[in-house]
Amino acid sequence: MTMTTESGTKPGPRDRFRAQVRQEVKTAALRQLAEGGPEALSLNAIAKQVGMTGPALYRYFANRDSLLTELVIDAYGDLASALADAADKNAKDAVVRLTAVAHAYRAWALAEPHRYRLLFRAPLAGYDAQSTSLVEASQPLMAVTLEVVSALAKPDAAAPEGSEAQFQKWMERHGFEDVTAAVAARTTILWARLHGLVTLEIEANFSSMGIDPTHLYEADVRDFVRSL
Amino acid sequence: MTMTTESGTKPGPRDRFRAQVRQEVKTAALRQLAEGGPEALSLNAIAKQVGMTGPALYRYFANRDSLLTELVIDAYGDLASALADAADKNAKDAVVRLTAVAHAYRAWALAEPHRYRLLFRAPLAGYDAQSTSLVEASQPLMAVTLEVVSALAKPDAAAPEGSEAQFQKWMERHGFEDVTAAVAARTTILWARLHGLVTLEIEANFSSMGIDPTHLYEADVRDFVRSL
DNA sequence: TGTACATCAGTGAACGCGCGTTCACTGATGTAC
DNA sequence: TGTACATCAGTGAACGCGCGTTCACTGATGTAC
Repeated sequence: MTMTTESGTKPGPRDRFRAQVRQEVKTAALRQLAEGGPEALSLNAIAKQVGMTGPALYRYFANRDSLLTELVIDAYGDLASALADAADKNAKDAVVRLTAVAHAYRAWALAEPHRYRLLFRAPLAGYDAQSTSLVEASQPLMAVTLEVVSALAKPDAAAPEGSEAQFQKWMERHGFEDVTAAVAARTTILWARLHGLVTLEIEANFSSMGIDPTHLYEADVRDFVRSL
Repeated sequence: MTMTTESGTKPGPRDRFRAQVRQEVKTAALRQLAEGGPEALSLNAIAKQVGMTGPALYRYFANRDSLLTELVIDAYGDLASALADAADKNAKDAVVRLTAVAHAYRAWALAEPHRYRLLFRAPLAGYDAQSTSLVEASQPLMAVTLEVVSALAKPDAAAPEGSEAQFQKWMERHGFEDVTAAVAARTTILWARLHGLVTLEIEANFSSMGIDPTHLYEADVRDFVRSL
């Protein structure tokens, strides 16, 4: 069974075909995640949607978990570039930039709640926690958010007492040696705040209250900027 | 099939037995939720744990969803009283009170992450969204948090522009006519912030970063109080 | 206090279903001579 | 340009499993006389 394209070989027509089918399978998987419940990701159902039988998928993915992992990696990439786009389009003012990124974060999550869940929910069932490939995949996302907060943080700011070393190490481990622990801590707080609002919104808590949380996001981001 | 105790009849020995077994079933269900994955709640497995066969459970619960709903209702109650306890033990200073409640919130979620998920995750699979019994069950939880924030809010504070009416209505619908829209909005923000940190912590995001979020909670709650 | 009867907890077999995954196989497709 | 062969996509049957739920039933338990 040939799982990956041999390195060094030029991609032939068969490789192009493989790549295309792989993409179709992923698309079908996402569609199913979107429609079906939380983890209604069934290989047989995906296969049917693509017009194949279940076992045929094993030509393209080693197993269910591999497929899932790829979806997670893709989602990390997409979210990161959505945020990067928002940052680029608002390059002048740092506050405007941060606000734009925060709103892009929410917008992405609302547009693709199932993918957002895929990213930040716990390892579903017997899923390997933090493989190296997943850590790598989260790098660009971290880069954008850290950068946006960096631009606004006061140079004399400090991380919460007792956690400086932890944040320092975290940054070093991911190759962000130039980011201070204070910035890392504030970025984490921003992330947590956005994540809180986003998950409540995604899980339909606000709609059941009859509340449009848009104003809450705005107020919370304003608070955050003020607290820097 | 007699599902509920007839109203008006005094509870006989059989009723007491029923109540006890129902409790054992719930306990087994929680244990399974805690150990097993997210939604590994299997009726057959629960029955086995209690020492019965699967179909016997139908003497005590109409079906899987009813059991789940009861677990949710219980969880609402437990969380609410954990917060109320924290508030009572710190009755003097309003800031101390709010801080204590916030930490109790985190503590409860960490102690019982599976029950926390049960409360705030989306309706799992084909679950009836917001039944009236669930809305009722969330009442005490709202009461505690609203009260704690009320004590600290400045009388001239306003809700974010454009959402006053929504918060007002929300409060009225739940019988909190004396709570202002501003307090409701601030309480929601507090909730969202705590929820963000808690879910990240529960889903193991902080541990994978090598960070103890305790200091983040403290800093965030301090920020919140300052912003009132 | 003793007996007769209704209630009801729990069983075991069966229902239909879907799951991920393996295996031996067929038939089309690209490649090398 | 034409033929022979190796590659590989996809099939269909099967594996063993677990799920929620129904049904007819047995046997113990509480209750009424």
